[in-house]
Amino acid sequence: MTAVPDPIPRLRKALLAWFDASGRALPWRLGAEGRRDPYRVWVAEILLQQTQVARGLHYYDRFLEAFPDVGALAAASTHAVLKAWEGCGYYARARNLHRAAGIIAADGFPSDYGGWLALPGVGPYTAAAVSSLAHGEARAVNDGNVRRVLARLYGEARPTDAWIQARADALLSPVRPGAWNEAVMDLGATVCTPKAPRCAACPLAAHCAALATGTPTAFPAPKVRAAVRAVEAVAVLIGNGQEAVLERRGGGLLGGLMGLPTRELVPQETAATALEALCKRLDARPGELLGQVQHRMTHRQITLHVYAAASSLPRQVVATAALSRLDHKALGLLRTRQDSLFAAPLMGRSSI
DNA sequence: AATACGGGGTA
DNA sequence: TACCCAGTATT
Repeated sequence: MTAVPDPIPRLRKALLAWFDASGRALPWRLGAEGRRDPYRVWVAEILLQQTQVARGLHYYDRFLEAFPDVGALAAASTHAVLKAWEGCGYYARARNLHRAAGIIAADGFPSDYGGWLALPGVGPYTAAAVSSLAHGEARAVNDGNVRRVLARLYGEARPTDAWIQARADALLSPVRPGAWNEAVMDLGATVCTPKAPRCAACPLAAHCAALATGTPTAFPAPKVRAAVRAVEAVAVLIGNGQEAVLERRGGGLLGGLMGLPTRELVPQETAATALEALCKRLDARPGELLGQVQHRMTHRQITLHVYAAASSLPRQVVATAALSRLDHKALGLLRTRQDSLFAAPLMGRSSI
């Protein structure tokens, strides 16, 4: 009886060789393999949740400059952390990061998977990533890249989370767990991409069941997503583009950020009625309609009617507030109007 | 097991 | 437009 050779060691060797030659140089990959700086890795992993690396890079350096170590992060205000996170989305990440920094500043960094998992904002993926990259622990990550790479490798169109985790655990290099995790994610991000995979350049092509079917992009099947909900709201701009009345948003949506006082229209309600109710709450006097802004989020399409208003409420400096893209658009509405007022004489002068 | 939670990139 | 991104917390 000749045993069929176990393909896993060959597969590991092929991907790790590819990673050593073609892996990405990223700023959170400083230091020895398996002994990365836990602070740098942790911040990066939170920042990269549901965020593409190219985008995360834009925030990472600025964030580490503002908060060079966990002590600096713990000592900062939540609003300062949100300001550094401004525009990046999923702001609960920033709030949880700041909360966890307080815990770490008091208790020290966790030293293993379970310790990381106990921190706010750290789930199975992040705990596996940090414990493998910073502590050399043998924990297999399961993210969007891993899901796609393994679904294709094994030709599984509808992998469950448990199915992915089981395969990831079995494949994980016990010798270089951190490098293995980085390697699978790099492969998924640069070669085994969702729409146009570069199978000719893939070190796992010879092992890939999805490639053998001829339609690798059919794996995994698209996830069903919640429908986009249309939402209508009114906001008031009391002040100008530089200083305005701002409120801290509570609740889940954009929670913790500042923004123009806003009120969502209840069903059947008109913008005028909502404006009246909003101004009554603020003890403000409603003014003219400045315009509407459309803002698309993953799960909703917001139409915001922006009105001028007057009140004696204290104004805040817009530039130092942490604002969502939606509020920047609303403030931009006023800027555009001012620009057009200035633009007329300018156009008369410049006769190119 | 579903849903909420941002904003932007890619084909 | 459709689908996705180094997911987590809550319900």
